[in-house]
Amino acid sequence: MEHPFYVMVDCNNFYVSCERAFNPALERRPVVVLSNNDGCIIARSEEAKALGIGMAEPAFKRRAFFLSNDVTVFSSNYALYGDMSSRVHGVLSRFTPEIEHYSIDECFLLLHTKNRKRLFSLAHQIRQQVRQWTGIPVCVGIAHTKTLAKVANRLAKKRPNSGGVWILDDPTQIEQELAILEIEDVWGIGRRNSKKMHAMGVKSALDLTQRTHEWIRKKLTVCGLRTVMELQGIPAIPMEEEPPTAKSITCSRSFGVRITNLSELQEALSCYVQRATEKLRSRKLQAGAVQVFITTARLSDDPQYSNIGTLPLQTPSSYTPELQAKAQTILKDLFRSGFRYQKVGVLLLELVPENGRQLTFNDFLDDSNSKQNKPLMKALDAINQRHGRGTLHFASSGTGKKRWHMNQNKLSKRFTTTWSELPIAFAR
DNA sequence: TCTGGGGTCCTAGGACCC
DNA sequence: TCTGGGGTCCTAGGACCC
Repeated sequence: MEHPFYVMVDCNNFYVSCERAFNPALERRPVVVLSNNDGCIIARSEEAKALGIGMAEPAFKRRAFFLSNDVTVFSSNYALYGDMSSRVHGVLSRFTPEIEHYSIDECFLLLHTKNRKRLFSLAHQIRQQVRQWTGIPVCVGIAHTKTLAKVANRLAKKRPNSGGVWILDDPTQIEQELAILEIEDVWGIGRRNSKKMHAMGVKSALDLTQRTHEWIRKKLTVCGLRTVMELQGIPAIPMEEEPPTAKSITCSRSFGVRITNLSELQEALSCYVQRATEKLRSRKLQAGAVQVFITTARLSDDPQYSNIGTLPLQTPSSYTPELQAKAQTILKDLFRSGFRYQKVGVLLLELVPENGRQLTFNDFLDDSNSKQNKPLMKALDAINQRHGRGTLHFASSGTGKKRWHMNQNKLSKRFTTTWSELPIAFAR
């Protein structure tokens, strides 16, 4: 029986392409997008790459370079990128119902055609339609496993003669390509394991496939074994069409400046708990436990301290004040004076669906889940959704100037998610 | 001065029980 | 006082991804 084809569709320089879609003057010019807090470089146009700007470089080291080379710089605008991502997904869904929204800029599709010519033509249609309907350029890589499809996508991007599409299904060609693929460029083999492999003489993807499964299993665990099987053409990583329900929700930010006093940490944490609980409710979930962490700046010469604490809830809840109280209790316990803190964060754990959860005896003792909390949170979320995040917030997140607030000095407009700014061409 | 944020999964080791 | 092995559950830490 024929194996189906895994099709990896990857948006080119996605964040840069999103910015360009609404500002065509940026075409053919060096453009970069910075991480949250304007910390480091996380997306580069081809022109920026050609100037030698590296991935994940700290932005501050390049400030002068940006100016002298006329590089356009953006703070990351996730409201825009997230919305563009779902538009791309929408276009791709028209080609097959078997689609996995793998990451903000990548989708896997499963196609069952055996006709190679037809496959090629479909791949080109995909590119053309996504470009035309969203403004985003993509490359398409096709193979019999997800991991090989990622390799194929890489070739579609790198080989000048690819036309943005690469099918990697011929065993001889697969072997040739794996022989020149550095092990650190294999999907699933990260920095640490690459180093480990190099030390043991495994340098290329092909080297890896020539070790026994037992050896791989022992050195790289079952995850590494799945990767190796996939490189050998045996599907081991299935499609996930339904996004699995979240197991945790995090909100954390690095501060704009270092923070030393508890009260400002409390404000920041309060803000993050509000965001995290909003996310929780929007996904119709409740949390069974709250975790808080704080940390000083890892890369500075300051005295270092970081710590983490967890508190369970009596019964799962999505009621902000209740989770807030737990989080603040943990923070007070973790806080030590005399340190310059860089970051605080909250994790909501043990998530369960808000409906369909078995009621327990505790539910009848616990008034935080009582009927009047739900409408309150619902009203809060509705107002913030309609009038913008943070319109209504808790006093505990502070009313004065927020020194801890992250830097975002180069933010573009939220073109697609603020109705007044929605360009006609993209209205549906 | 300034180096992201949000996720998932696996494993080893300790606690505990029988 | 001496003495065993196996199972489960939990957690911290490490690895990966984009």
